[in-house]
Amino acid sequence: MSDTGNEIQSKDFIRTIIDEDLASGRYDKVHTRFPPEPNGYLHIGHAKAICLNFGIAKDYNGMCNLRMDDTNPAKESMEYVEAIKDNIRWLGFDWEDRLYFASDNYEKLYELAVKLIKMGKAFVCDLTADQIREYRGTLTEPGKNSPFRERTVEENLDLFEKMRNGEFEDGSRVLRAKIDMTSPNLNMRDPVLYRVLRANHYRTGDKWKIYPMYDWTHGSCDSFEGITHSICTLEFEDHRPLYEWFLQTLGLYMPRQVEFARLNLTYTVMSKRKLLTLVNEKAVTGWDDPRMPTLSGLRRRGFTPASIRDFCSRIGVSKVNSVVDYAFLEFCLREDLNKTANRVMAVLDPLKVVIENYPDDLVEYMDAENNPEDPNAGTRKIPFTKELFIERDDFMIDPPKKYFRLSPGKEIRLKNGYYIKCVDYKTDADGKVVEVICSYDPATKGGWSEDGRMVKGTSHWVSASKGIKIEVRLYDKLFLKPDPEVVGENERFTDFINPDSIKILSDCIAEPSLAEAKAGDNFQFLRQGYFVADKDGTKEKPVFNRSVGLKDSWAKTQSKNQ
RNA sequence: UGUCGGUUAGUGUAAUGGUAGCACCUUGGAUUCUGGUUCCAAUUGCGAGGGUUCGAGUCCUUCACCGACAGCCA
Repeated sequence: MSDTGNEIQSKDFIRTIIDEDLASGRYDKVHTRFPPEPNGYLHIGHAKAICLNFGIAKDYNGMCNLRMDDTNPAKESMEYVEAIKDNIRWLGFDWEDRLYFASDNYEKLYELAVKLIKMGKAFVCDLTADQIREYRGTLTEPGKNSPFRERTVEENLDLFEKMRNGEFEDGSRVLRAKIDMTSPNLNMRDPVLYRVLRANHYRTGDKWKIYPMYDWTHGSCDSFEGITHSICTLEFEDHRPLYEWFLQTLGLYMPRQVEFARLNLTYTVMSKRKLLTLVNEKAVTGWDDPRMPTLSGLRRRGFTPASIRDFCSRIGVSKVNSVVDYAFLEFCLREDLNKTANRVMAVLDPLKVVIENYPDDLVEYMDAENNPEDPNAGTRKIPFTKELFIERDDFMIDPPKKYFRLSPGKEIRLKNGYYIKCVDYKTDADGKVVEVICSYDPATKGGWSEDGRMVKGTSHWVSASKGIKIEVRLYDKLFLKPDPEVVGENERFTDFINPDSIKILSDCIAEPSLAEAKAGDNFQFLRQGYFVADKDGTKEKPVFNRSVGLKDSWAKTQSKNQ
């Protein structure tokens, strides 16, 4: 997408291929498709594929279909179909009326298989799964022909029909293409087209007793839909000869398959199987847990569609296996939210401040800019009172050098409020500071002094009497290890889950305007980070998730000095 | 002892055979009513050898290393 208008992207290798295909006349249009299997939720890796397929269609004035690659009844469901559609729409893409299901083509696929049998190019095989594996040979040794390979066309036709009719046990027979058991490419060693599986399919119910395999189905569907460029991930590179064999043998229209490297991110896992494990083992609260790399999770974490699209465009496309820094994803979010998120003030770890020379019952409504990066964002009023809360981190009795915040005798600015100077403080029996007593300078209203007096520090604050209570959920990386997928002997990726990936702060105070926040609203909590209103919140107790912290150079210098 | 694909700063990604760039990260500095933003600057790179060429990241060649593939999953 070029909705930020400033992407200067050199052409990736896929677009270069498309240019060539268009120039040579191999194709006269561009038609892509995004073909998920509805057996899990979409993740950021799928977003890369979605942006690629829909993005290419848009760039070339073509179309992109959405197709459910549903050929395995055991794992698929309507819940996933709906979630997938919802996620893609949210990301900002539109398949218009072109939502297809591989399962809608089962009959057509069956007829094509019959045709293959009649051509003598497919046969019913009675070998068990184990035997098929044995006959297949190994990576370095050729396989050998199935004893059932030379059945007559008539017998194959009869057997295949009986498979369809449910006359055989699950797994007892398969239909196989007759290609070459000595091929160095294992995919060409008489691959299975159909297996007997008398399972209930989420769309076709119990109509089918046999189900087609991926290779057989995928290319055919691409062909039916008139796809020009079938873009898929690297692991299908070895399948391309088979993809082409099917279409060529049947004399069907042939799209061009192009493979690219899937996305990997540091500190996260990116396979549906592993994500399912996290959900099933309750390591997270669900597919939309804000720590999940799923689109639903990222959405709830506060990621915007624009930030994810931007990320996908910036990481580029290539055939090199690579791992992108999680920090890069965070950068893209900050980049977007800095321009779009309204600033508000919330105190996560409240410390009471009493301004001794401020009138007891006075409430002043101070003007505050909603977003300094966006002149159109407007302003709002924030109540200022004698008793306030500031961040506990913003006060120190005995501060180190270069500490610009509040400490005894020091003056700071309260953002959009007044300059205040610390005159005293109170501690409890343990020596913990419980209250800071300050004086304010009435001439600095709005946070500005006419006399040119400079203050080095500026703090955010919330009125003690007018502020509202909120719950804040601080999220961190789900895994401690940059590469949790790399495990040793006797290790599981779940061994590396970060026990502190969520910290719940239930006594935070925020300015009153936050009571109006709706789930999904993004904010910048001044000086702290970007937060998003969560669906768990109520009017009485809004809940906010931290999407990503602000860059914190002070924290950095501090940790360096330790 | 197989087939296919790959190798450019820490990370990701560019470069009709013609000065190896960009972004993130990191580090300095300037600006700032957010220790944010913005701006400036710096460090760090063509897997190795040989060849062709006036000139090679790019072409040829040898080698090394990495990844995928032996589901009736996709």
